[in-house]
Amino acid sequence: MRAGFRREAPEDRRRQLAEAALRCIVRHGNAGVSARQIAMEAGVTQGLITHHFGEINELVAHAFDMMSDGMLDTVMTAVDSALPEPKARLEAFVENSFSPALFDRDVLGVWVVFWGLILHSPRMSASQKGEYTAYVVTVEKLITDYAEAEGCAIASPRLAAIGFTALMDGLWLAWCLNPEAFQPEEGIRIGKNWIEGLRLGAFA
Amino acid sequence: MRAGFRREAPEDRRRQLAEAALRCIVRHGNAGVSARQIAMEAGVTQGLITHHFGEINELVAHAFDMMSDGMLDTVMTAVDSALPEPKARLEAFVENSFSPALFDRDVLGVWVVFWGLILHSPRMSASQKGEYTAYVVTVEKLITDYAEAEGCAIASPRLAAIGFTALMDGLWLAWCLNPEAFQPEEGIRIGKNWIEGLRLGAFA
DNA sequence: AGAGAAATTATACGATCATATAATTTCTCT
DNA sequence: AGAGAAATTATATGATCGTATAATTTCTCT
Repeated sequence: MRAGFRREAPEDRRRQLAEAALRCIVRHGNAGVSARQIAMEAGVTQGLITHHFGEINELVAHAFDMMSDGMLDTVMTAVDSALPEPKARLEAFVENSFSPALFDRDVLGVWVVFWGLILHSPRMSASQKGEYTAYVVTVEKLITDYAEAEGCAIASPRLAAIGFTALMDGLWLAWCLNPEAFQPEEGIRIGKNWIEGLRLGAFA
Repeated sequence: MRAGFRREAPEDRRRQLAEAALRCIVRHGNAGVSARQIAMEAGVTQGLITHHFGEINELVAHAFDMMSDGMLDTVMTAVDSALPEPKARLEAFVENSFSPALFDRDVLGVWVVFWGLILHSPRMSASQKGEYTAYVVTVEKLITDYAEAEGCAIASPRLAAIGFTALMDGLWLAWCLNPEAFQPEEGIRIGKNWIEGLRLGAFA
């Protein structure tokens, strides 16, 4: 006897499959990017991936977009619930970037897989360009608001935002690869020191 | 008729295989980590990998150690051929980190594969800990020399070195993933702005 | 109720994977 | 020169890979 199955709306199924893919990637890294494994994790058969995504790379790209949007939302929701002063918002950004929800080896593990794909897949690269731009623009706004409130000059807010983003990503990477390297609180301290450099005019 | 083969010293063969592995990883990313592909690239048969390394992960770890040492050597050789003043040395470090030899998509592609393995393999993680520590210690020396020469206070040279390293790695990552994001010269500018923040007392 | 569309399963195919084992070749040493 | 050790090849095995195709089930709509 054949087992029955539930029929679901395409958007729901696509989300379920993407979430299953993320769990597989967390568990096995690059080796987790496998149509068979993902389908089993989602409790469906492999054919469903072909049906909804065509090729598996499209499924992974969808998971990337979902996760990318989710992470920026998470940190910005926290920023928006902080005090409205620009300094408080910028510091909330730092503190939340180092919160356990994001400063997490499993999360980085997923991103490392994405990075590898971005370098070799035009489809993934296209997604990344959009996500990165959105991220930097958001950071730039936080920085210019802060600079205006503190009355400090910034020659290129864009470069400051790129640098600050790079610092946060680099700390995330370094800590996840080797959590013994420094404490999360030390990461927050480094981020705030960077802000202090900005205030002192390092980017003027 | 069987093709003849040359017999080589184990160290030579191990190096050849590691170099072939790096070329395969550059070409195909994670998919390049394959005993068959690497053996073919090196012009030998797969059995040789088993013979010299046992399992393929050990070969990749060997390639990681080789490349890691080589990159630090490359940049420090350039630093040592700069003017002896601490400021010139630190700036030479920045400028050389953004030179085409290191600021390169192919190079990052190899590292992304390594990062993925570090997160899932104790063997690779052990190598990474050592390489990272060596890197940060080197950077810390450059920074403390600079701080002494400029007469600026640094509360924790270790944290400053971790932050500076993270900034450079983050810029490397961001640019390689999306070379349109900023120009290499802009990366140098960001690095030097960080140094200026240090001088102004952001880390005091 | 029942027909048609779409979601889902079932199955098959050829390629590639890592690794083990045994046969063979090369080189060194005496 | 020739024997032995080690490097290397040759070959086999079973697992997993992505994807295509056809059969089947579910659900909606009239």
